[in-house]
Amino acid sequence: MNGSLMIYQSLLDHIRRYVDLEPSEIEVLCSFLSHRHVAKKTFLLEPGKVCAANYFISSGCLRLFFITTSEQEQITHFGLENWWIADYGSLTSQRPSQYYIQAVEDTEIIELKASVQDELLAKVPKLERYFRLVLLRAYTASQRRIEFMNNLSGEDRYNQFTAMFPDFAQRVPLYMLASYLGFTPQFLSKIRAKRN
Amino acid sequence: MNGSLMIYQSLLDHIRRYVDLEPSEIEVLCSFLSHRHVAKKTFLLEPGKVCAANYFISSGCLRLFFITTSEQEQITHFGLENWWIADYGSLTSQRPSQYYIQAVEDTEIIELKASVQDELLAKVPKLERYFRLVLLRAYTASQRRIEFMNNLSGEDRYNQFTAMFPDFAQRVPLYMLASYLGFTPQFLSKIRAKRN
DNA sequence: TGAAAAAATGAAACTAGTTTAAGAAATGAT
DNA sequence: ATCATTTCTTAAACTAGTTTCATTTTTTCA
Repeated sequence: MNGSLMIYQSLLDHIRRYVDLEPSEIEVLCSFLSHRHVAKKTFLLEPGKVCAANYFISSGCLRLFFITTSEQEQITHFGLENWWIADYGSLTSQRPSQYYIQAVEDTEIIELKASVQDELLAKVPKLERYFRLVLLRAYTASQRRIEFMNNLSGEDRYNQFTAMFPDFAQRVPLYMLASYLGFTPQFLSKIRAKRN
Repeated sequence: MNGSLMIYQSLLDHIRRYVDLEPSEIEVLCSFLSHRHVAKKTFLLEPGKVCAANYFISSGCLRLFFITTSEQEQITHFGLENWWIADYGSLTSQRPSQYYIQAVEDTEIIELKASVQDELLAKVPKLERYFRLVLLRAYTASQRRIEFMNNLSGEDRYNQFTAMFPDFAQRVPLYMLASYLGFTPQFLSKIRAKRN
């Protein structure tokens, strides 16, 4: 709105795909947001803490993971450009999370703090629709993930995933991909050795 | 609204937990709904067909499942009282589904057809909020399910599930529980034999 | 630039869960 | 009541993926 380089542009563009906001509504919205650079390996959330905000990723990559009973990192979610990421269980209940959210690379985020989200939605009700549609998309993706995990063997998941997202598969360390795909790094090495 | 036994009461009660509707809004809403009795084993959706509606379950139980590459039924979701169920991927895109939705028992549903959902939301914008909150709950549950599946062994999943939902575990055939929990009925029998 | 840390590979022993196949028990329709 | 279908169990052989541990390669950063 003012000349400050529009640090929220990526989010405003994303919202415009779903709802049309008046300039005045955009102004209100921006007054509720804040922008943050998150250096690689920084944690936005750790177990025992309450998830403080819903994070919109302008650029970079975050991961959501927890430690399993067998003490392994289990990645449940990667957050990329134009996705919101949070532990919605903790965010909604304001109870302590079991999860980590960590930057995989240097990442730019726009945050909407839990404490003000309801106030924002009361002031700009059109955003109810926007967030409904965002959640619809997220829920659908989550269902697809459950299907993916149950439908294919580890080897097939790896092959299909790298075929579908070749650039992303390069972007994260292999052990993170293995975790996300639901097997060990050793098994991934085995698969790759077999392919050559 | 009129004296017709309030077939939509369960849904109206559910909505009232999240938003307050005026009598006039309730009237509009009800004009968009329809009620249906679904006999056990009836399919509401089959592969190749487009998911026609979002279904609210007043009573009974539905299951959402697909056939895996190894030709097994894989249940991804059970729908119980006061949950909405649909293949949101197909519902949103109006493209053919890969899924079945089938009644596990005689079930009463209230349906909101895909073709009129947008019109309803335009006329009763408060429902944007209601459906946002419903999706938030569904998405959170879906994330918990992914965590559950990745965190525990098959045996632990069975033990924890039956401890948490003893009545539900009785309500569905064991082979459905096995599928939902991500293993074979034979393995489930093995677990039970071990417990005795 | 070089030392330390992080990430990836390899191989052998192992195990959680599958597969196949057959029979037993329960449920449902007539 | 009875036959047919659906659901559940048992057992043995098998396999996809894990575990453990050692080695190599790559990245980080002072």
